[in-house]
Amino acid sequence: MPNPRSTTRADRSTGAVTLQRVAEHAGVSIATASRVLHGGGTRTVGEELRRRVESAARELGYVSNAPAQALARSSTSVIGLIVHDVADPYFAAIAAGAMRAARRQRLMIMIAATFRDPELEIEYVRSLRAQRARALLLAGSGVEDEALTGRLIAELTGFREDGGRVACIGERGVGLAVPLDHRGGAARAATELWRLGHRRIGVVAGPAELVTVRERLAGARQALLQLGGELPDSRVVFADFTRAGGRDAALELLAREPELTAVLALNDLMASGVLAAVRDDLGRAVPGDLSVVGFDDLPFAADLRPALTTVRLPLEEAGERAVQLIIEESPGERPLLGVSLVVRDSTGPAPHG
Amino acid sequence: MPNPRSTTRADRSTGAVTLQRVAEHAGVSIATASRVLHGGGTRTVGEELRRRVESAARELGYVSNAPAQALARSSTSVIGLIVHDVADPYFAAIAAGAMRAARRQRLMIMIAATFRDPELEIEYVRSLRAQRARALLLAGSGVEDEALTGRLIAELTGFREDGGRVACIGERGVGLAVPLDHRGGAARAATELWRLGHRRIGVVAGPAELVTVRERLAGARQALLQLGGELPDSRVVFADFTRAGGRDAALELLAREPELTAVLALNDLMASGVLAAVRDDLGRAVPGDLSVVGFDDLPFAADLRPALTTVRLPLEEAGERAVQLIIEESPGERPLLGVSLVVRDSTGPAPHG
DNA sequence: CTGTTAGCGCATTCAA
DNA sequence: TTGAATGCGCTAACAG
Repeated sequence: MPNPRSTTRADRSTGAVTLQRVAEHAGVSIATASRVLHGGGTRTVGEELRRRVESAARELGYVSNAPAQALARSSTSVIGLIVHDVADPYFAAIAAGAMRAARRQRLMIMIAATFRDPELEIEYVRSLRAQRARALLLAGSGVEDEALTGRLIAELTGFREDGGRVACIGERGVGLAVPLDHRGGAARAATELWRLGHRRIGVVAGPAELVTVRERLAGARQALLQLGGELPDSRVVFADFTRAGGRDAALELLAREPELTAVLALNDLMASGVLAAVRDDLGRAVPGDLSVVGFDDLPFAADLRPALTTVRLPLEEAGERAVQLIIEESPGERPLLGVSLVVRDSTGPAPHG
Repeated sequence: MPNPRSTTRADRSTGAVTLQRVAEHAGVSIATASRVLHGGGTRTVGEELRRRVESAARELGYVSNAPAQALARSSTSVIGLIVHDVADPYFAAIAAGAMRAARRQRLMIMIAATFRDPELEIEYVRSLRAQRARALLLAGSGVEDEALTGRLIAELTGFREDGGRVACIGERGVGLAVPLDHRGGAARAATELWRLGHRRIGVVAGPAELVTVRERLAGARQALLQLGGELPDSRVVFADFTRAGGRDAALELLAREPELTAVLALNDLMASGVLAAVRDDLGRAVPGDLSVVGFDDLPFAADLRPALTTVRLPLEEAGERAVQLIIEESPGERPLLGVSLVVRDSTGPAPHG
């Protein structure tokens, strides 16, 4: 016997509750049972039989078998979501938006966390392909590495050729994109600082290989250049996209360029580290001595002291938008999600001198 | 023809790449192909054939079909994780721990967010049963509602009878439990306040129906009683487990009992709201006029001003522990995960008066 | 409106 | 070691 479950007919009474058993119990064919239990809206089954099937299912405690359905229909109702780290509020926000939208479509979300390892990302795309996910959502930024990116794209392309859909938060050169205006946001931040009189501005940046970091940096630099200022490499320090990274980077930056009057941190996590470094390690006042701007507008930004001025990114919306894109027949128009600058208390006029 | 994919034999060259096709390409039987591609460690296939199958798979770009495997083996490699809200750092931490552990076992995690709706929670347990998840992890607190809890337990029991495993963060009366010492933590917090001289202590609590809230409240009350103090109902205000909830509750509590010298918030989110209310709305100093203690020790707690004194809960560890429990053959010993009080700047001696 | 039936892709038993 | 054959639970023609 291939399967211990199906030894004799008598044995079946103990086995799992299948559609087959429900059908028998209701005295109908398995096709009819399938139609009432799984058939989409089109109710093509008589009232009487429908009732019988439904109560049989209830009595037996029938639970449908998604893998079997997937095999038969060759399509599932799961969406794969790949993030760097669920504990990072940035990704948590995207995930929350995605799950909200998924629920409306009765889709389930399978999350994979790469912990920032591009190899793992590729591996997960493969797993999700194996799961026959209906679509894949890449939430994180890509890296600037041809080989890695190439392998990822190949995997993604294979997935699409098999009928899967792909959406990315930010541009990744494959699938539908939910663009986030990193450049514009950084430009806004830099411009605001300039407007406040700051002329010597530094940047605390995340990992240099992340496309997101490059974009934000480019946006800030370009804005400053246009305004007649500058952003030399000496005023940029790269570190981890974390609180500790921000703290270390701020210390290094300010040691190297003590005359800076403002610092733009490329995400809020780093900004909180910058604030801590300036206040606790350097004993300088924000925004009195130094203005600080963050990026993302994560929930805790308003609770920092001073409350953080930061670039707001519509992360939840992006997550929702991504799954909408994925399930839509025709993607249609998809306006750029707007970024905005949220001015709070960590920025002020440049000190004269 | 039942399926458009399998019209003629010639047509198959266009169809999906299946094990069958890999086998043909390699000139072996499908059984052999299965053994080399999916067979666990036990390599019972000759070197030559193994090599042929592997290269055939690579050339054809074979990706295994998890639903088909699931059907054939009647077992999957997915774990369902049910949380209230992924964007809540409390759950994000648990999820991160769970994903870390899952990765070690090459298991995938399917996350469902209930948005605090018990009905939805039941619905998701059912979906995850349908997915034939190998195990279920309930991360959130249960509610004190017999009917709802009964239905949930019934669903969970059915799952277990079908061979699924269940683990809960906190006690929920079913499956393996990863106990979190809410009572002990609250007692620690209350005791510390008492030690600092506080005698009139209030509590800003989350939703009264949550078991977690009841436990924490009970722990605080019991500790105070033992110390010779008290915690009358008039000094407890219930609200949402959010920043806004904390703010509103603090305002109400302090209006009602103006002579309080300390407030225990039952989670950090609420504590941040309390801090904001006391500082911005009431213009009182923390900890000068009023001490504030939080609960959970979420990442942002140290960045609040004043830095929040709070009860640390090992959330990531709990998430890891839960999936370990689930995959282990024999659960073995599982020591209570320790809670501790992290004393920072939001607590100080009670003002005399 | 209902039943019959042929697969979906794979694991596994049994024989060879 | 290897292959042939069977069934996992369900869907979707197709026939009636």
